[in-house]
Amino acid sequence: MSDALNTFEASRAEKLQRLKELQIDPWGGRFDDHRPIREIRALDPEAEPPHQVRAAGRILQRRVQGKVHFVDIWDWTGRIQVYLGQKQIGELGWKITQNLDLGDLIGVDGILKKTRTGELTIFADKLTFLTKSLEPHPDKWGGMQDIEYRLRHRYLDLIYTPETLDRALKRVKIIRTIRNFLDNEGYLEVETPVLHAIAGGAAARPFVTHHNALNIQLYQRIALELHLKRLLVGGLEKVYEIGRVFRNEGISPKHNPEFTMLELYQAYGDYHTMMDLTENLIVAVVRELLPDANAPLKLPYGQGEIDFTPPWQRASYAELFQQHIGVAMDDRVGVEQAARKHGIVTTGKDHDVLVHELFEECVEDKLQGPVFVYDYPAGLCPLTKRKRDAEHIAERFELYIQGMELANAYTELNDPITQEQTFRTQLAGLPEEESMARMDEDFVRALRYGMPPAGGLGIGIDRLVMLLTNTQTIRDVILFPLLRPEK
RNA sequence: GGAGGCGUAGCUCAGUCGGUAGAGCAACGGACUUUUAAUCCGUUGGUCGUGGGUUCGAGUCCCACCGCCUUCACCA
Repeated sequence: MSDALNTFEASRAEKLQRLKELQIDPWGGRFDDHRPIREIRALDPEAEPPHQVRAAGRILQRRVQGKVHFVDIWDWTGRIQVYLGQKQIGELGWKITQNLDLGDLIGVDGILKKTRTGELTIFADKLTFLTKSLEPHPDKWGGMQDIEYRLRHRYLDLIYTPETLDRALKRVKIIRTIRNFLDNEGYLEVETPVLHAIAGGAAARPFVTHHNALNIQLYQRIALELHLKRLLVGGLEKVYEIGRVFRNEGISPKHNPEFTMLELYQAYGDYHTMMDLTENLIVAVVRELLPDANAPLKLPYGQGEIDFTPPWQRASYAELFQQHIGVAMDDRVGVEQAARKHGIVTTGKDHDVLVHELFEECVEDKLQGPVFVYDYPAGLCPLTKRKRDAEHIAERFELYIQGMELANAYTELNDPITQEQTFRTQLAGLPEEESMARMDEDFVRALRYGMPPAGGLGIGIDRLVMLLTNTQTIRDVILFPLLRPEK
């Protein structure tokens, strides 16, 4: 602790003590019937008699003018000026006023009028102290600039960086819209386990944990897929879950170790069903974020904007491959040559692995979208049904927007015999932890009882929120992203 | 993991060629009953990320480490 901090703390602690001496509880208590500041701001300041209002909020600014203090208080709906005059506020109120600091929480009762400079103001006749802030708050003008400081003090970031609160509120709105949409479509929201004995449904390294009483190793889920499909077997024809998944991998502007996935499954559908659904779902969400129903379906992103006007482009994996790489994806010799040209190590790698490495290298960034890329090399898709007339192609699509994979969908593989084989097939060129060749016998057994043919869809909610709120880093759409602990 | 950048007061930031550590806001004292980043007068506040090294002298140069950011790798 530096001396400076001690000075700040001492000053605030001293005021805390003075409040106690005034018989004021510096930690406040119940304060009923205060109105959101946004509502108060909507009232008519010219009304006769003036509106009597009660507000509660945090002091963000103060202008002291002798026997009058002007303080700006803030709540999560807005900010308003409060006039605290020595005569108007009463003897005790004036003593409290002497001991206010920036960052304290107060409640005020008073009338709503404009000052002579036209500022909407609560002229307080009663001041209720609600909570002391013992720490100094960020600069009232400079705000918070240091990224690490913002992340480690997200509670302050919500107060002092308006965009942070705005994104948090939009995220809630986006997820609520998704739920409303799916509920209206007849989907059932379910909850499946987070702790898995086998971390299946995706290719990712899991977090490992341990259950003491059973003395077994458990994994935190890396996907929702396999349990939701078990529910299809159980006759729940349309199910979804919005849940947290955990992947023990790198952190980047597009990756957080825990993130939120939407997965949904529809019996008797296929990947084309899912394409239509995805488009309708996201368009519904975009509409909720637009100012009015007639606004064009466009949202700003980075330097440009994203046009969500349907119908979205639909392009096959093979045609994009041909277009951007210049060879057919089933041309084994051509693919190998192209891979080497791009510096990709080819020895010992499966053809489908090479194809996809090339695709990621040369095509993904260019997919500004929204564009549905469909019909993937089957080797990469062990949970996907193969095309009836082309065994090497899987009925899968991914939705790309701004070069980001946003959604991933299949016609689900419901053939237990093929499923068992693909679980056992270790693709050459993929390290074990990246492989989906993890046998889940219980899941295969479920398929053996008969899973209806189905379409399934996964959407990365965090990335969707990024795209819809013009946010460049996943850490700003997650309130508390993972940080290295302070020592 | 590789490469590059950054780390100075509570917050936001300067700090030139290596020569006594700076500003605004905040805080403290004073004036002020309609201010708007209020103003005015005065004051306090520093392990310059940490540890070494070079030097008469290091915030500044060198090395190592820590943290953050960017980028690459990784993330089917």
